[in-house]
Amino acid sequence: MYKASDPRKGGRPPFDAVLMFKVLVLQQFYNLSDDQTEFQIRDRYSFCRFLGLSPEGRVPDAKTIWVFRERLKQLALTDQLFGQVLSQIDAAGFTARKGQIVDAALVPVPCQRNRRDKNARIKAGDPPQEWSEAKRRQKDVQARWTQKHGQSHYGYKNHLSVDNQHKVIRHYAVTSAEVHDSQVFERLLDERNSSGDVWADSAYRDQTREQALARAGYRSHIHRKGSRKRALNEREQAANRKRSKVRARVEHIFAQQANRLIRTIGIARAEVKIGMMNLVYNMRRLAWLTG
DNA sequence: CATTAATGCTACGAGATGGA
DNA sequence: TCCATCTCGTAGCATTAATG
Repeated sequence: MYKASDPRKGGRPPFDAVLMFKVLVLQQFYNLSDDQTEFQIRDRYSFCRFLGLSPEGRVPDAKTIWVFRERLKQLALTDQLFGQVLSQIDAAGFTARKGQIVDAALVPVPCQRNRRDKNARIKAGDPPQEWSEAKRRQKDVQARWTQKHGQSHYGYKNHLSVDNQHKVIRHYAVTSAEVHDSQVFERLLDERNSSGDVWADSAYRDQTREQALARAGYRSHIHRKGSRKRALNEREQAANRKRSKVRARVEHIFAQQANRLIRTIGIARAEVKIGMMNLVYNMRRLAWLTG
């Protein structure tokens, strides 16, 4: 799937694609910048051994890593890589079971320091033309602010579904942070789960969705929300507490990897980074499951 | 020599730091 | 508190290296 050129024509041979993929895995695992990754590969024996390189030999340059990630973006290969890991997890016997949990994690990026008028124009989809080309490519015009629990967050959102048995990420979707969780719910549903149970917090609650889920054979455990007109009664509250118990067991797993700042600029690159984040999470999960 | 990818160079943004 | 300056990081073009 990753083959750019015709080897008969000659040209400088690239680093092995599998090697480069492993570099990205290391980078994500230890949360390193491109330059740090290059440095640490040279510096750490364990990295070299994992990659099958010798520290005296040639090691991919920071830019080579960047260019490789850029290639993944252009060819839209992140999803395929994620899928490959997923099918290996399935093959190891950890197929999706006992229902699924849908949730979203915020992925912060460095806050923009724009003036108010510029921000208004960016939000309207009209980024300032007076910025020089060099400046424009350093400005993220796709990240957005959002509120959660009374706090402001800036960046993107990693929407995902996890199976309840193994806590493996089965589907994910990346949007800017302002997109409401509820808007991508259907894309995340995993129809291959052996159980039709679905848990989610009250942000996803919606009358037509409940009906659609039931028609499709799912059993919804989405939290009920109270309204100003009518608070939840005793029985509904008890049901919500029961649902929370299932969701609480994934929250702390996300906590360890969520809220990790990424520094890429634009949503396309954020997608690659977040895809790798989810992929590496699944790899760790598989390692934990196999002991 | 043509071709391809690795790497060098440079511009730039954001956050940290430290002095006035 | 303000702001100059330093550090770290990304982006993209220019240049160089390695192949048939």
